[in-house]
Amino acid sequence: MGDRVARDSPTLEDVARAAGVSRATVSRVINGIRNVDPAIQDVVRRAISSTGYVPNRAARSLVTRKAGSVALVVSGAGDDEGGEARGEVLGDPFFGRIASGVVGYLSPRGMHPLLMLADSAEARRQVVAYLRQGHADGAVLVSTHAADPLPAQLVEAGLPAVLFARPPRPLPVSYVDLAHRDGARLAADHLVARGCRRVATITGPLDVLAAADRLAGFREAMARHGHPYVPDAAGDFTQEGGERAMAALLLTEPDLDGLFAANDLMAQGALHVLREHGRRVPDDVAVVGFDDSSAATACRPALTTVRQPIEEMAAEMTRLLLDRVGPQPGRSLASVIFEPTLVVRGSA
Amino acid sequence: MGDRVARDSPTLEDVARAAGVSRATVSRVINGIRNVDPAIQDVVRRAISSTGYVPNRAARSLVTRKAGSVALVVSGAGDDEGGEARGEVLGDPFFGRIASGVVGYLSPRGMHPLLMLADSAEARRQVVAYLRQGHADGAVLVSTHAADPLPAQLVEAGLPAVLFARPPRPLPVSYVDLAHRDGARLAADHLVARGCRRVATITGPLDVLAAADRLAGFREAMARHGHPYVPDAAGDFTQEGGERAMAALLLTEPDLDGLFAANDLMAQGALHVLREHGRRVPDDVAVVGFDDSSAATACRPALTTVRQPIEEMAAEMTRLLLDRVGPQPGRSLASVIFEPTLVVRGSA
DNA sequence: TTGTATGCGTTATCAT
DNA sequence: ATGATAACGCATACAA
Repeated sequence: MGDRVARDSPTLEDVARAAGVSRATVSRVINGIRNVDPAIQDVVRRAISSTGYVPNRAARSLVTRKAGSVALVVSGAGDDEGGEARGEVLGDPFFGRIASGVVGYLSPRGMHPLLMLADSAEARRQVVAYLRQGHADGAVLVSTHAADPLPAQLVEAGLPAVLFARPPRPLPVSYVDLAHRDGARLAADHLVARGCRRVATITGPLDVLAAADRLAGFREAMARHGHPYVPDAAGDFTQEGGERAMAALLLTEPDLDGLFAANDLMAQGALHVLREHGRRVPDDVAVVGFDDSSAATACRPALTTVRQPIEEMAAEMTRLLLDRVGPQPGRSLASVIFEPTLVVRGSA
Repeated sequence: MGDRVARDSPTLEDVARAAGVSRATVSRVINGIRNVDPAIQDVVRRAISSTGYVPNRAARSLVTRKAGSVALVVSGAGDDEGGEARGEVLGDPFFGRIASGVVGYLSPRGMHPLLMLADSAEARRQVVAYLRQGHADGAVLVSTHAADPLPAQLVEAGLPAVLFARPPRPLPVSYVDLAHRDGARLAADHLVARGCRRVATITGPLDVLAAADRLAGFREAMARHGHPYVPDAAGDFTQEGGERAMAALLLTEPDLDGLFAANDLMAQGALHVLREHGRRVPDDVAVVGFDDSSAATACRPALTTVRQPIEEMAAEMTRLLLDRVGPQPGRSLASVIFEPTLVVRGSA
């Protein structure tokens, strides 16, 4: 036993021996438990750095029954497609901002998210199984489509989860969301204040709550401004969808002078079509988008848009999740609604 | 002992009892070890599903000494900045494609990457420590800036890693890369074949190998076509950088009729400036980008560009990594170079 | 082919 | 305040 060969990685035992104390004491120092003699703490700390010790995650979480990490789950489209669609889901500028917010909150706390994509029934099964194996203590979930069964599946499996956006059907989970109606009102107010008289809107897929709320909020605000009728065309939150919708709108409302697109991607598409049709933006038609995504600044003119503070929302999601799975697991649910702001650029 | 209270999660022992066999046998069935009676396999499998058993990751990796997961590390800018810069790193369309490729390879194998951002000296320390704790068996690393110390740090720590792009200084690691010079040649050939006579280029930051190679390759090919002189302006791979470079080029080469931008973002910026200056694309000036990123299709006209198969490259990185850390860990290093292709759209 | 027994590195419960 | 010691759930060497 004495001639122990050099192991790849030092263990608690090694540190204890080097410090001349017991494993238990070293463990206490590492976990910041008080009731430990300051002098001994020092000796232990020195031994730790001299041995180059790092705790073994597996051993630790075997006994604590906690993984000490969380998952970032992106729940994509239906359950039929393959790689192409995946590229689109993660390629969405929206995803980068979510990831950024989550990482931004976790990183200073020495944690890192597990990235999972649930874009098919099979993938969803896998995600649930993976989490149940204890790879992560909970999940931050962002669904890109309505009627995603995953939130309910996670809840049913007893896995702590926090959603981005209120679930279509009530569910005992925490979530963060945006005051979409207020955001749409901001857009309406701005267009009206600018002097627009014939305003139309391009909507998102109306089965998505956010899209429906943005439309409702826009309608409400326009009505208050004395514009009870607001022509609309349905888009699908993509640039191509925005182009199609804009083309349709130009046919039925050739003299429109203001447009509210339910997201920036569609606004960008609309910009292209307007230009092709010889309409100047913002002089002939003022355009307001939604999200303040990277597309907003990539456009010419840059988009005036309703800013959704995605990074902060994602950080808050993470905070809520850690509240549920942390040292003192709270069982409370919470929903936090963020207020949008208007970012004025060149398009309106 | 008989009155064991119902635990939250069934263990191997529970399954063994239900199946009337020993833990070892159940373990064998789960891990697909042969030498197990088919009839018994069946009984065990039934017991597994009836108990709802899922293996405990911590216990398993404690004994196997493998995490069974890998990290996707994005190594961002210097070591000074905070959240803003992080948003930019992960918000880059490039990142989404990398993530997509990694997830695409891992997901069918029941694995999911740990997402880590190393954008400061402190963050890099953390990343290394985290990996050393055994949270992941290795890392797929994409550095966005030259002279990133992380690759060397990982190697030194004995952590298996695969890089995106050849490291500036030789390092015993595997990597995937693109034949940048060939890509630039594709662009040159296309512009010349199109009839361009006065061609300029916007380069990336030349301390980045890829940027230098693209410039060198472009110069070489143009020289072969009888154009020994190619004016250039330095960009920084951002849209704004592209705008500045284009403006500068327009000053010194007002009659240029062809442009090669070292990436799509800069090409997009160039497009805007060209339009502002009344130049029509592609009629007056033909523009070729590089990457085939989402920006390429968002532009009007859409960009003709050199496609970099990022998703496949990322998948290959992951494959190489799994080769090193899998069941039979190979110790071999490898580098795989991908060939770019030209995607012709409206801009040239 | 199957079962028994041991150890992986920690934390936590006891004594002391 | 510190030190023994018992789990935690699994894989595997060895015995049968």
